[in-house]
Amino acid sequence: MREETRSGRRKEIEDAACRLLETQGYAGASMLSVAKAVGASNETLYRWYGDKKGLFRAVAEANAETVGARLDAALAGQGDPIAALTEVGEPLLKMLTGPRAVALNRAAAADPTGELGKAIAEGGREAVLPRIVALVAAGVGAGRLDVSSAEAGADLFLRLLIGDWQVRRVIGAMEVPEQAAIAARAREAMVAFLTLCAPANDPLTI
Amino acid sequence: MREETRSGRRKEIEDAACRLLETQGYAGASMLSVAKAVGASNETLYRWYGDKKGLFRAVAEANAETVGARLDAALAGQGDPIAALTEVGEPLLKMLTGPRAVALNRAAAADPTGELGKAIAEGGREAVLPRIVALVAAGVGAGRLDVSSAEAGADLFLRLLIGDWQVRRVIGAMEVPEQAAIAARAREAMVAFLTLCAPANDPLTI
DNA sequence: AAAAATCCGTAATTTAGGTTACGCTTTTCA
DNA sequence: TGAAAAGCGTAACCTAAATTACGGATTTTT
Repeated sequence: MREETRSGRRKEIEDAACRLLETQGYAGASMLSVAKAVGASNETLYRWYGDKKGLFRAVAEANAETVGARLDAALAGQGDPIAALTEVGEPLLKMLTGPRAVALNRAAAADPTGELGKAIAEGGREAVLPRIVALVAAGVGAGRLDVSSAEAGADLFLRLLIGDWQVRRVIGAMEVPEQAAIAARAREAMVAFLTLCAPANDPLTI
Repeated sequence: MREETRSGRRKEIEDAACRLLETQGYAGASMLSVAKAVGASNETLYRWYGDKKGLFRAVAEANAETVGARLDAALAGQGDPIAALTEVGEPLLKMLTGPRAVALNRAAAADPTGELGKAIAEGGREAVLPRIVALVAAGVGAGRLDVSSAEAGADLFLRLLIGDWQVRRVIGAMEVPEQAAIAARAREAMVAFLTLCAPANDPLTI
């Protein structure tokens, strides 16, 4: 199989695996069900991915690239860091509480070895945080934000934005939030963030 | 078996189940391993709890009572709501990121029916939030806090305190935080909370 | 005290899925 | 073009655990 055919085939397989993960959970997404979903054989899946965990690690890694790309798209054309932060909250929150992210996090929670957790963390916090840190740093550089470090500022932004929505989604204690709720949360988080971090405030050690 | 003997026996079983949950995860905590751990038989466990999920639902419910009791103990003797809020952050964060809470949340994440999630939510947010809401309401009543609602204020407090620590613990992307880190986080969250919610500030719609 | 109910220890039943194997077909490579 | 490699469809192998069953022992009830 040529590399580009194989690459497309791999994407088909990984997409099917992800869909099954969302609908059946990790335990229910058997290798055989993935194989049948794309007209592949078990042997091919094992040859290409090694084992079940290998397949879902690949799914997580592909997702990490997608998250990064989507964030970059949301930030494209935003020269002003504060405007960019204001803009990015809603799509970010929507991604993190959406079915795919939740399914991946549930798989990580169900994996006692911790391997999936590491792969999934790359598509979660590790894909998100550096971009937010960069925006906060740019805001500091422009005199628009006053924080003890860009990292601490970014962390605060994410806490205000996400809170416990993600964990409640993962444990099944919360349904998919509506778009209006996501938008309201993003707005409110940004207001709180600026109240805490804009220079006009008392110097607050954040 | 008399009721008090049975009640004690049940506690033994549930404690053993919880320990196995912490060390082996939900999939690894088989009914047979629980039975062996307390010298009971499978038949007794099935008779008393119906099925595996029933056993772990009972574990979650027992834990819910424990969380509430521990919070009340941490709040005992605190007449001043702001002092109480200041005092409760650290023990709360320690509980929520500790091995038991994490193990229970992981079990919930692994359960596709959502039943464990519901039971566990009772010991999590649903045990915690009303107590924080009451404290915030008392702070408002004493003119010490200015928020749009006690619920919104309590929610903000928890976001600042917990952030994504819980979900990162659940997916295996974070180790148990050290006591010093927990204490620092609780302090910083309280400072941010008061900055946002103390009446001296601009009226902020939180 | 005797009967009934329950518990223990063990094994049997059932099911499911991870993984490997195999014959045939298709694709790739020399 | 022919040989080798890889992929498909299917089945076999293996393991583990959820659940039920059973005989004997213990506890509870009458």
